[in-house]
Order: sequence, then C-alpha cells, then structure tokens
Amino acid sequence: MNYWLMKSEPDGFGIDHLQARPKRTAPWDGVRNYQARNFLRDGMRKGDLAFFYHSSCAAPGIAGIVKIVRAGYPDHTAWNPDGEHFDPRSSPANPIWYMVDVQLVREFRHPITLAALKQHPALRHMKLLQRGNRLSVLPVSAPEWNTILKMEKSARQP
DNA sequence: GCCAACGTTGGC
DNA sequence: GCCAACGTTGGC
Repeated sequence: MNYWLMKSEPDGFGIDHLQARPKRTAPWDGVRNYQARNFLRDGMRKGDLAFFYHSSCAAPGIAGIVKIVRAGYPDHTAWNPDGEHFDPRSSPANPIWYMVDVQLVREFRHPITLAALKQHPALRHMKLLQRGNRLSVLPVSAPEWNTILKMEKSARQP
C-alpha cells in the first residue's frame, strides 16, 4: 500500500463536499498536469490512502484522510466541450487525463496546518514542503504519514 | 493583490 | 532542441 497527498481548494471542492456525497465518494477529476496524471494513472492502487489537503485558502493544511476506492481510469470531463476541464486533444479512444475515485475515511477535527507541518523536523524533506512544489497529487512516505498521524492524534487528545 | 516558481507553448 | 513568453499554482 502506498500513501499520497491530494490538494484541492476548499472553495471549489473541500472535504465537506466529499462528506456530503453519496457513500462519501467522489471522482478526483480535473487534474491537468502530466506528473500528477502519472501518479493517478500508474501509481495509485485501490486501497491506497491519501491526505486531503486544502490549498489556496486562509489556513492551508491537511483536512483528513481519503481512500482510493477505484484506481486510475480516463477522466471523461476532458471530453465535455462545455465543461471547464475540456481538452480537445483527449478522446475516449486516446485518453490523456486520468482520475481515481476517493472515499472519505476521516475528517480531522483539528486540521494539520501547513505551518505546523513546516515546523516538524521529521517532515523536513516532505515533497509538499519543497520549494516551488505545485503538484496537486504527491506521494507521501510511510514515516511521513505516521508522523502526521501522530501530530493529529496529539492535537486531538492534548 | 503580489510574486516566486514552475509547466507549457510555439517560433525559430 | 533552444528559449522567451505566457499561464497557473499557491503561499502570504
């Protein structure tokens, strides 16, 4: 099993939106970056876990945990000319973009802020924290994953 | 709103 | 294949 981090803007699709979905499940569509696409298509497996990260907001940080419940499959929003994620180069015969389905596992009562992540020495080398990183889908190492879970636990039971 | 950092595009 | 211009991301 592998661990990941997936970014979304809470104003567009936040963890509360996922919570409100039937079966708390939604497709993670609209990714239009090749490196992130490769993680979605080739890296993620059903059963993998990911942090749900809120970006471009007042308090950026990790808001909860999701599970990959369907591995990579073609992102059909690229084929809708009226949609905001339309890409005329992609077709059902030759899809360019991929998505996965995620299911909410748990929403953090106390989100782990980006500022808190930056302060933790064990997370110094986390991809999320490297300068200039803009990928919306990132791998997380097992030690990093466990460190963050501990941070969340201690925030929960001080 | 600003700006740094990065990815993509397209001319040559 | 190079590289300048442009667009996007995302923290602050």
